[in-house]
Amino acid sequence: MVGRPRSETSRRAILRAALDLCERDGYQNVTLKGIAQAAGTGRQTVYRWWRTKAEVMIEALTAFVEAPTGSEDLRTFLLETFRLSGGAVGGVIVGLMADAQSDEAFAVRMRGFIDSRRRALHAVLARTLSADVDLELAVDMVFGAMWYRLMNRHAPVDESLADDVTAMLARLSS
Amino acid sequence: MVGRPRSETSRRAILRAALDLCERDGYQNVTLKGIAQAAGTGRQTVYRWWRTKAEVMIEALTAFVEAPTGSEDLRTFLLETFRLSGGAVGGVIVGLMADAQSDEAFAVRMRGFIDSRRRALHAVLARTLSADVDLELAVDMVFGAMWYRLMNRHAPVDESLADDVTAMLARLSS
Amino acid sequence: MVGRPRSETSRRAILRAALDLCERDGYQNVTLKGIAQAAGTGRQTVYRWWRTKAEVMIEALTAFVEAPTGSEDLRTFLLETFRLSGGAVGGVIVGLMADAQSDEAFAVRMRGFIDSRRRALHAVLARTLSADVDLELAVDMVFGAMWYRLMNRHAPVDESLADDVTAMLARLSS
Amino acid sequence: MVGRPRSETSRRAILRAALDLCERDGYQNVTLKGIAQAAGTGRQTVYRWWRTKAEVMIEALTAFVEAPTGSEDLRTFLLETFRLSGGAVGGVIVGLMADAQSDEAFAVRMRGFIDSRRRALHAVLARTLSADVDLELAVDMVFGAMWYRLMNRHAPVDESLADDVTAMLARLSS
DNA sequence: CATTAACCGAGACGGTACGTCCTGTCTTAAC
DNA sequence: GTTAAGACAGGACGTACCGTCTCGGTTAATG
Repeated sequence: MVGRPRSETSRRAILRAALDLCERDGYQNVTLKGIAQAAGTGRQTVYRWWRTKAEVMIEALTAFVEAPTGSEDLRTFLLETFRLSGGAVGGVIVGLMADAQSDEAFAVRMRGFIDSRRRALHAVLARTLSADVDLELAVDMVFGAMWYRLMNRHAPVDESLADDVTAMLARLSS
Repeated sequence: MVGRPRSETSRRAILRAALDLCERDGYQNVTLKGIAQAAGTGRQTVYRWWRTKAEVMIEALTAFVEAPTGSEDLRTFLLETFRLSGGAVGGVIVGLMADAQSDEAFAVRMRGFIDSRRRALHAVLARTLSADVDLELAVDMVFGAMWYRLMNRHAPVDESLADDVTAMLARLSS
Repeated sequence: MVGRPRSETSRRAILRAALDLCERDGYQNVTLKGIAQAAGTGRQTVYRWWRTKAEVMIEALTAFVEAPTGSEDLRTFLLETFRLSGGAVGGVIVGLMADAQSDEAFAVRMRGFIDSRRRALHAVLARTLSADVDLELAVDMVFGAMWYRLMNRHAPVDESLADDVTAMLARLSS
Repeated sequence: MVGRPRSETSRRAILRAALDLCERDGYQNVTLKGIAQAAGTGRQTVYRWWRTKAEVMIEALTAFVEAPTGSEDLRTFLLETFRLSGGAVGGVIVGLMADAQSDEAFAVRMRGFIDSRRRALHAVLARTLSADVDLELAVDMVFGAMWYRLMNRHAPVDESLADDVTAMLARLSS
């Protein structure tokens, strides 16, 4: 038999509440209880479909945030990427990373999320850099710089970073 | 009057227990209660000297981990740095970063910790790269790559990363 | 149109499961969810026909347990009654009584159940005791002794109780 | 070492709240959560000292309700006993009995509580009835009648019951 | 060398989130 | 229109940790 179908309304309310609370209180201070409450849903409804706060958040990110595809030129790609990672998203993904440290099952899931972004940047760099550059490392350094600034906040992740990184990479192919 | 002096034994037992538990259970799963218990100390003794788990951890890191000074050549510096950040320390600093996201007071403290490492790398790169390279961005990209791998673990932070980064930077000055 | 008729199979399965679970886990630990599951029936099917666990139980009792009629002599009546009230039934009716304490609607229903037994004993005692004995009180004391032992279990509800009560009542008419 | 001593204030507030809520909502509808809340105490403080709602209630009864001693004459003893068992106490002890059905450990504890009352009545009856009456059974029938009425509420537990029981017992010794 | 004040361990305090279970209702497709 | 299935909002369960507090007991510099 079939049973009552899953409520799409509740699902979206939960994902939306997750991001909203994250923006308001910071990832660490968001609780599943709080998400359920804010979404006007029962706590069990959250637990039925997600195991942890991190699972909710990662689905919320994929649901509400569309990533660059890798078909743009380098500077455009970086601009788009950096714009997205500012705001709430940056805080969320840093928190997710922290949770992934102590939950290997989730770390794998997280890696999948990250890899799709890596592949996109990889595609862009493959078209941009000369053939003898270590593309994997280049990806690590570009995204690394972004993450590093997102976390430590010693400098902004903005247009000028996109320019500077583009310029730096240009030197590699000269 | 002066009263009983602080017990150095307890202090060291707490810092030691903090790192040990972190290695065993992961930063997220360590509790102040657990640290006090493992250190054979009262809970209040921890709270008397530190405000949060993060404060304990960051002091534990500075107490037990001596960092490269920046007087070495680039490859040696990176080797030493990457060796340190592997093992337990990597997990700890990622956890600390996560906590810093939602505690600005602690974020400032954390930034101080990070900046000392940045200055050291900056000094090394200043001696290594040609004068027209954006050193700050270079620091971001090198440490960024390290952090990015520490968090996402799609690739190790090891000797070969040190080699590859050294080679990549060499291209910038050619 | 009339639609699908009520499933007698489900009804009996539910009542049977109710008593079985009661015997296995004790009245307090039985849940409507558990009953439905054990009966292989949907949960709504239970709620459609009964309001509460107590309603199910009381119907299960009346469906599967046939009581003495009051046409026997005193000792036989007591023997039969006490035999019935041992086993699972005792536990069930004590649980029902407890539920009745906080649900007056159900308490009324329960009283009807109890009263039928009271009338039967009353009939027997009317034939047995001399005319000037307070029969209502006598019923209270006889059934009371039984209930008291069922609940507190300081002594069994068995043949020797039937004998002793019979003897005690005999003294009242001497 | 010693640690902070138990708070007598909290203990009394919890026991008091337990009885009050019982009187207001009925034993079945009282929750440990509700007791803690009403007592202005943390939930863990209840769990620290009692395993279940039943344990709290039975201690509340012994703390706030002083029982007849058995030194009175029969009618006085019964009056006192029945007066006590009216009101909230009756509902409480019926609920306790129900819980005891599915928790043997607690049933033992409950039996101890009941036995002290039985011994008192036994002492009274020993002075009142002629020597050849089965005292244990007499206790069962007297307390049984009381319990039976408390639970089923087909008749009150009051002064007239005390009179009637006294009269009934008098016939046994004639 | 006694006083004394800050330290220490232990552990209870009021709170809050956890993850689980059950309640009573609702919504499907199947019969 | 009843059925089995199962999701829904809600709320209590018992546990764990938080950060605070209150104990008795322990140091060492001060007076």
